Amino acid sequence: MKIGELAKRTNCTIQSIRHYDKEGLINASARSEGNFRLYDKRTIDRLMFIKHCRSLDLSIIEICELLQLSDSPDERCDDINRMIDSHVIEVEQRISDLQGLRKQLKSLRNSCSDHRTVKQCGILSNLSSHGNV
Amino acid sequence: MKIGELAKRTNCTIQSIRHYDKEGLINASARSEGNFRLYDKRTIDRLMFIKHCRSLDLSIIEICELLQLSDSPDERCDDINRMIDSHVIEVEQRISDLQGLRKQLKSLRNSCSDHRTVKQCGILSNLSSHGNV
DNA sequence: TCTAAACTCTATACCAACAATAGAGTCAAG
DNA sequence: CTTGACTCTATTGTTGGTATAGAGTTTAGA
Repeated sequence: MKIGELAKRTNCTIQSIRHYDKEGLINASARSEGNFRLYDKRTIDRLMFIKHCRSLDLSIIEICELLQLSDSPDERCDDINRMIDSHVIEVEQRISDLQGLRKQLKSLRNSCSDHRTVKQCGILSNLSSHGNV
Repeated sequence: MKIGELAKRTNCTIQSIRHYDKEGLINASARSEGNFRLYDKRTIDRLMFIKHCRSLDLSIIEICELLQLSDSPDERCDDINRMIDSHVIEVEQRISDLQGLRKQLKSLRNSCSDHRTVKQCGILSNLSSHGNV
C-alpha cells in the first residue's frame, strides 16, 4: 500500500503520515523501485492508534513511549497510568488558567458599552492602567 | 533609556523587547552612536500595555490593532469591543474542548488499575480499539 | 591609559506538530 | 509517448518568544 491509500484509509493527510514516519512512529516496510514508501496493513491500526492518541493531545514523544511499551506486554503498565494521570493534571491546569482568563476578559468587556469612541473606551483605558496585571 | 533599563522597569526580558521592537509594537526613539536602542519614558507605559494584553492572550497582531486604534481617539470603539467579544468566544471554545478532553482522559484512566501488566492494560487496549475517536 | 566587566548589537536556531510549497522524479492509462 | 495523478526530498511558515554565537560598545576601576 502506498502512502496515498494509507492516507485515505486512515483519514490522515499525506504530510502528517510522512511526519510520523520521519519521527519514527511508523515505518514503511519497504520502498518501491521508484523509492515510494510501501506500508503493510498493520500500519493502518498503528496509525489509528496514533490518531486516537493525538486526539487526546498526547505528544508524539508520549505516543512513542506508549508504542514502545506495547512491545513489552509483560511489563507493569504503571508508566502508562502515570502518563495519563499527569496528562489529566496538565489539562485541568490549562482549563483553570483559561477560566481565569475568561473571567478577566468578561470583566474587561463589561467596562465598555457600544457606540462609544476610542477615547471613551473603557476597555482601552483598562488595558492602559497599571498595576492590574 | 537603554534596553536594559527598560527591561528592568517593565519586568520584560531584553529579548522580548527586541522582539516587540522588530514586530513594530514599540519604537526606539533613536539609536546611540554605538547603535544602541534608546527609548523614552512613554515606552514604559506602552510596554506595560502590551504585557497586559499578552497576559490576556491577545495576539501581537491584535495588540497592534489596539495600539493603532488608540491613535484615533475620536473613532468608534466598536472594533475593540468586537475583538474582545470574539476573544472571549475563542477562549470559551478552548475551555469546552479541554473539558471534553478531560472527560475522555478520565474515562480512559478508569479503564485501568495499578499493578497490571502492559498486556492487561485497559488504557492501551482502549487506545488500540477502533471507532471511538 | 588600559583593561576587564557589563552591556548591547545582529543573525540564527529552536520549540510542536504539522501545512504548504518548490522542483523533481515515477507510474498508469489512453 | 504523452498526460495526469501520484510520490519524493527539502525548505519555509506558523506563534511568541528563548537561547545561543560572535562581535562591537561603554563604563568603572587600577
